[in-house]
Amino acid sequence: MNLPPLTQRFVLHFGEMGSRWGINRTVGQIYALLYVSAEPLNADDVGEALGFSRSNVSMGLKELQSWNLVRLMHQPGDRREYFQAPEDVWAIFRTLATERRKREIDPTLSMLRDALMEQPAVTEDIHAQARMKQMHEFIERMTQWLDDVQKMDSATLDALMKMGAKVQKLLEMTDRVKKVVKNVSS
Amino acid sequence: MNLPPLTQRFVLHFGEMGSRWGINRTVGQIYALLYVSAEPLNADDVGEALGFSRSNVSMGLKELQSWNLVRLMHQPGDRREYFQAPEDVWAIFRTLATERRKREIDPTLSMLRDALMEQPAVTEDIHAQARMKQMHEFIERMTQWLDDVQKMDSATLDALMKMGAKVQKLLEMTDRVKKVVKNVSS
DNA sequence: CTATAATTTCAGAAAATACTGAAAACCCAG
DNA sequence: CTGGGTTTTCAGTATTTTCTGAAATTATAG
Repeated sequence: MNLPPLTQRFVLHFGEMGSRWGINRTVGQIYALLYVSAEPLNADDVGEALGFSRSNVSMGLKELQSWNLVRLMHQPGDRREYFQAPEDVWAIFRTLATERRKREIDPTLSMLRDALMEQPAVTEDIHAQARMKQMHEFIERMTQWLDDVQKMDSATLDALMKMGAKVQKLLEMTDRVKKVVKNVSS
Repeated sequence: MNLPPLTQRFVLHFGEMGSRWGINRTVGQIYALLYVSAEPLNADDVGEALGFSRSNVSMGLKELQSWNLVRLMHQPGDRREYFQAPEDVWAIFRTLATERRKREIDPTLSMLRDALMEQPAVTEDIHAQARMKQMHEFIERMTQWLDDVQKMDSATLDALMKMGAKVQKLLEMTDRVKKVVKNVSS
């Protein structure tokens, strides 16, 4: 690996963190490299920059594509495939949220739904099912909210973020507002 | 493993999902079992119920404790340690958010902070640093927001969730509200 | 169609992770 | 203290995951 110092630190860090994020070192490093690169890179570029075998790079890129985290493109007059990571961090976040949900939440939701349809036969299962119901309701609410949020545009989300805790006060205000709004024909 | 049917399904599912969630099968199953159990369980109960060696259970429980996902307690007149999973799903979510952030986000934040203090030496690193800045700002904003949200109580959070997309309309209203509120000495 | 460039697949090697049993350490009642 | 019940540690083994090189497949320029 022969990268400029800042890039190298970033790439190595993503490699290390990969395991905690549920991806492997290779995939983490490849993504990091694409993220900081000014230009799209082809598989050979990546392999050479990171010291991975060509086949390993191929698999890593395939996984990143399955996560929708990289875009595939072509340079005129060059048969090789070039990859780049989208720039907009909000968009990246949305993608991650969508994909992680698909892989880490939805299967559980569906298992819970099934389990809640059953008639528990023994005492332990009655309690277990009640617990599953609590979990199911929580996840449903959470994902429904995420759906709503995903539909907002980046500007609105930015505004929401910036408000942070103030939203609470806004909420407390809501009741008053409703009454008030009536009185001022807007 | 000899568990009632619903419990078993839940436990096996959490075992399978474990790998996607960054924990191993054992830990996933142990947590699932504790989550659905009406009574606290000791390590032998767990090992017998799931068919794991005593030492494996010990390690799994230790990991769950390090995640703050289980509570340790004692039964009067019994020297063994009993474990249970907290019931409140919101509390569980908060714990998960806190711990995952500590492990998956904070190290990255600190690496980015360091990298942003450096003076890039080559062209590639200038661009790389700019990209890191974008990522850093995004994560900072995100975590700051999470901090704010974590401070709210469950009721407020519930309200926020239920509102979902309507928050956007509320935001659009805000400007008008500010003017209005002045006019009605509340 | 052919030749060659580019990518993917896949079997097996290498590395990392999970799991076990045995031994050590810990803890508390007597 | 001491002894037995309980938990933890750890070295070795089993399992899973990652990674590679070679071969197969795919794509395209000529």
